[in-house]
Amino acid sequence: MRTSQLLIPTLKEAPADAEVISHQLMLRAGMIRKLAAGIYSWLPLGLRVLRKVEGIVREEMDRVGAQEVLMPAIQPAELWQESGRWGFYGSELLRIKDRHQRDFCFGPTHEEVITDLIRNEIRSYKQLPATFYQIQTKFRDEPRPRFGIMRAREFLMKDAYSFHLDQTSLQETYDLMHEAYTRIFTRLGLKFRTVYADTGAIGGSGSQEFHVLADTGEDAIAFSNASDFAANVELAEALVPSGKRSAPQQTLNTVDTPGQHSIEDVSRFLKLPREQCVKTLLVQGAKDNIMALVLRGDHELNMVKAGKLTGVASPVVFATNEQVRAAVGCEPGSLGPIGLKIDVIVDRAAAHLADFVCGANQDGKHYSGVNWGRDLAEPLIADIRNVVAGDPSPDGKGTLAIARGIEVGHIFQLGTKYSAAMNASVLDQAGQSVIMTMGCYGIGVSRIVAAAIEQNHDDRGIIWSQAIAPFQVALLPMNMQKSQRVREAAEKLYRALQDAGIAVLFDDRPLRAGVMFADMELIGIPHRLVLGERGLDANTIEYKGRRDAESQDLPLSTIVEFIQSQLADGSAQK
RNA sequence: CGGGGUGUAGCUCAGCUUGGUAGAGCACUAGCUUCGGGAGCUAGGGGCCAGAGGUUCAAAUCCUCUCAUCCCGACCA
Repeated sequence: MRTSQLLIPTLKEAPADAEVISHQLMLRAGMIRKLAAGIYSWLPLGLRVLRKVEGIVREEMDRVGAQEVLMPAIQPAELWQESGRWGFYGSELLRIKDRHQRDFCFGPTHEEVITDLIRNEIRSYKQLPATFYQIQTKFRDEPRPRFGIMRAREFLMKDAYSFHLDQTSLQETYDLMHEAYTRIFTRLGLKFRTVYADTGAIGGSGSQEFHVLADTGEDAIAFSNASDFAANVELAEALVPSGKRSAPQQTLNTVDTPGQHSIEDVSRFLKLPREQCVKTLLVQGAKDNIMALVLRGDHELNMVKAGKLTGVASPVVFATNEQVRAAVGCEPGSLGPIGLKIDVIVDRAAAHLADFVCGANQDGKHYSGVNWGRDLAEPLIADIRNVVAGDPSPDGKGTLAIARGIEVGHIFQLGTKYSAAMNASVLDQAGQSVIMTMGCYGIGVSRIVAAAIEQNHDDRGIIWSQAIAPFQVALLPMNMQKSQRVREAAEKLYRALQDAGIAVLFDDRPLRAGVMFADMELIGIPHRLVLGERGLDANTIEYKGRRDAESQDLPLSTIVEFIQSQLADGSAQK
């Protein structure tokens, strides 16, 4: 491809509303343009990358025997009412009406459609297991689209659905998909981790997420330094502290803490470490009541864990200041578990404390030297906090570290959630009707493009891995407009590279060298060839890999072979 | 949804406090010079100052409302 025939509207400066590096670089490299919040056009260069990602995903899906289909983006409300999600999914579901005022939605996911399709087409256990996938545009009316393509409302997703007679069969396909996903992200040249995850709105039982590791990731992942264990922080279990709780040493005291509200304030005021304080959070109970959750001062409430407790409203909703005053009689900054008339649930770590500090349920007062079982009853204990770095790994091996990740894939064992609601069944060997068991498997295809950039860039621009680069080689002729020799040599080399099947971008624009260099580095082409008078005199050409510090002069006669060997090298990051 | 910010040329931004002919750099067009790291000079083109009301002789500027958009929190590929 010639740059003169390709729209590459590069920018020197990033638009002010682009915050993260991948968003900035995709705009600057001329890959995408925004149409509305969370809705983007893909320009030629961006689309080439997107298609590369798609291609790898498609190959690996086909390889594990999944069959490609394409389902409608627009779906009738009836299916969603049947599954129960028309009401449940909320405003993230973009609802539309047709000319007859019938309700439709723009599909955010396709469990309903595929289940409807399969219940009509598959009748016998002999046709199972079967897996179907599509690569298709989804729309989720995100409460807060951000970071460009990373969290868009309209985005490209690969979604696959598998159907089984029983759980054993589902597990086999699930494992196969796990392997396929691992191959996909490996081939894409990404550093990633598989983590255990919450199932969220999709529902079902087991589920794992695939995260690309990047500091700008929106998710926190906990993983062991001594085993394969990795889990979303939402889900990672905080173990019961080892050893016995210390015996009380201090007596219960009331201390004046005027104006000290946060744990930060109180620990500084009393010159005590934060982990010697507890914080008490009031939340809505399951039935129109208020409950208290107690955590160690240095720990954070895990909303997912708390929401799963019986008695606590799900999702977790904090009590308002008015409700706190009504229930306890003081401001939220002075709450404590002693003497509360409401149900109290205490985190494992907080329950392990002795001689701790807590609010006295009076403004400006705290208790010190507090001990469970002496100053107040032994508590009801649960795991309700986020794990932190240094916690023991839940699998008993090593300690946890926390990293940030971008979720690019998610696999679920759905069980019969949709098939039962929509009565999708087959006849088994005995002629009995059996509800099919299902799995579903998603990959954020467009998000991968952004994630790859987050993980691979420098101050000059994007650094594509060979697997998804829009072009493998950039061919830059120096001063071609003036030099007949350079022009002829460049045209000849361009043809030779093309004949060798190499995706080459020939910069034939009448531009100064600096502009070409800057553009090609910005758009991240892995290999660069510079052809000039100087080199022609010596029969050499300059080569530089995108990550190389220095360029090298190579014999012109063998350059095609050299590039081929670089591409075959497999170290995709060259 | 709650909280905060921003809307002026394709992009980055000045101008607004103190109303009085709409600006700069980059990008774009033409010419000359330059030509291996985002060139220089000259001459151009391009704006309903987000929109709608108001105040005023006069509004980008002051007031009100609306819309868009971004950031921080509860959700997700």
